[in-house]
Amino acid sequence: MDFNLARPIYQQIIDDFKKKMIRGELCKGDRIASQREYAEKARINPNTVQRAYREMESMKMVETLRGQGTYVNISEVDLQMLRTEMARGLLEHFVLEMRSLGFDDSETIKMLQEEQVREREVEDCD
Amino acid sequence: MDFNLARPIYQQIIDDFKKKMIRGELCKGDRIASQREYAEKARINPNTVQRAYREMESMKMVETLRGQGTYVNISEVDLQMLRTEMARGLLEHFVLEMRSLGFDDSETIKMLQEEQVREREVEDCD
Amino acid sequence: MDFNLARPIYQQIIDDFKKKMIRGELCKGDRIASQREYAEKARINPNTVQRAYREMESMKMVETLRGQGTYVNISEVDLQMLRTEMARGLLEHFVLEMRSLGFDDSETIKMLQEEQVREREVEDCD
Amino acid sequence: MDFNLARPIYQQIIDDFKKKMIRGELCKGDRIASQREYAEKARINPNTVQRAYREMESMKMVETLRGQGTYVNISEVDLQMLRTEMARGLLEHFVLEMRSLGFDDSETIKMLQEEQVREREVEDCD
DNA sequence: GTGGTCTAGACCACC
DNA sequence: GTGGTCTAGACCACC
Repeated sequence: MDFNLARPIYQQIIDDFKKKMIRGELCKGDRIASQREYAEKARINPNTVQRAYREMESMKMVETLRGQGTYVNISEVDLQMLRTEMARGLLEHFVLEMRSLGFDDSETIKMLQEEQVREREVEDCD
Repeated sequence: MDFNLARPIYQQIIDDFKKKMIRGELCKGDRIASQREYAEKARINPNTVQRAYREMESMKMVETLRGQGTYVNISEVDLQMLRTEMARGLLEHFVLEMRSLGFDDSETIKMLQEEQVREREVEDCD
Repeated sequence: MDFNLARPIYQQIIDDFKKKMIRGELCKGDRIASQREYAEKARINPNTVQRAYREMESMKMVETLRGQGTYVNISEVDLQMLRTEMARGLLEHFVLEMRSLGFDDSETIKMLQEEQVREREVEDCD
Repeated sequence: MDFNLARPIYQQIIDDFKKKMIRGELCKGDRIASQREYAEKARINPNTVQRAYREMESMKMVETLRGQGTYVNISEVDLQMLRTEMARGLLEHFVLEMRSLGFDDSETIKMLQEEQVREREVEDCD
């Protein structure tokens, strides 16, 4: 993983886990890396990882069992909320960026439809 | 400016100028910051800035006059190409991310339309 | 190789490769020296070699495969353009130098013909 | 002046004076820079300049008057010989380079004639 | 002041 | 091993 300097690293760690949960790469009950493992792999300070894990715990995304490890523990409802929240972020960013390039909203819609077709064709080739 | 660790800094500098040119914040003939000025402001090494400026020169985005400075020098045609190219990047990223969150293409279109309305209301408030 | 102080070293490196390609000493697909090898042999800084290689990449003279090396990758058309461009440089330099020595153009032609004969005889001796 | 690393600097100094004499930029009786002046301007070791001047003296290109300076002192005959010698160098280099680019001698002649015409047109524009 | 070249050396990613 | 990025700093040429 690479970290963006613009946002606190612990938040980026949380985002990373959110994405993995939403995509189904991490499911309820899965054990995630220990704080020490994560810190070593990502070459960041263990304290930073600890803060991320603690916040995820308080957000009910994970559950930490003393001496055993940290496990995904998110409810189906919260997962759906996460998904919606991340989509909103994407949508907002996309709308504002396209406008700042000078495309009006209906143009953007049309271009999006074309892109979706294009990406489907790319997939079909694989 | 903050720089993302995931992409080379010199490319992020170039992207920054591309955006400013597309948005009309920088026009043909405008003088941009000297390499040293930019480097000091952004707290990066002058060599990194120079690499960005040099690549922009070879892309015909700017013209560099030794001992004088660096000036925006992009043709209207190239500006349009830049705009299209940046839009394609945004579109592709957006389509793939929404799919990875599990939204199908028609859902995405609908959500986009709703977001555009929402963003318009935000604007109206300002 | 020895480098001339009058021209940047990285340009002289590029010129050297241009000549080798035109003369057929380097063909499409050939691997050229790694940046470190070249730098050690020529006793120059690897960064200087890299700049030359990078520019050759952007001129489509070579293709660079990260972790593998750099390979000649020039089209037949571009090779012909290179050849013409280098010939023009030689011709221009030669014409201007002869004039600055006070030879008029027809004298120069006559002397050239004589020189060609002389060089042919030298060759025949070898 | 810039010096080429491939040849001894003192020889390059001599070549420089030869050219200036042939072109008439330096005439019999003209005073040339003192050794110290030359060394400072060119940022080279005074000993190197001294060697060049000594050799020019022995070639009868200049005359040194103790306590007064060094003066051009070349005979008309020697000037002509110099001129011929430099032309031969140019011719040889040109013939060999064009051949190494794969042009045969008659092609070279034709291209030279075209270049002479082109350079005349450039001159006329000025 | 401006940009241009080069070195030395660190650290990274890919193979 | 390969190439890629970045810093620090020297020195140059042009204005």
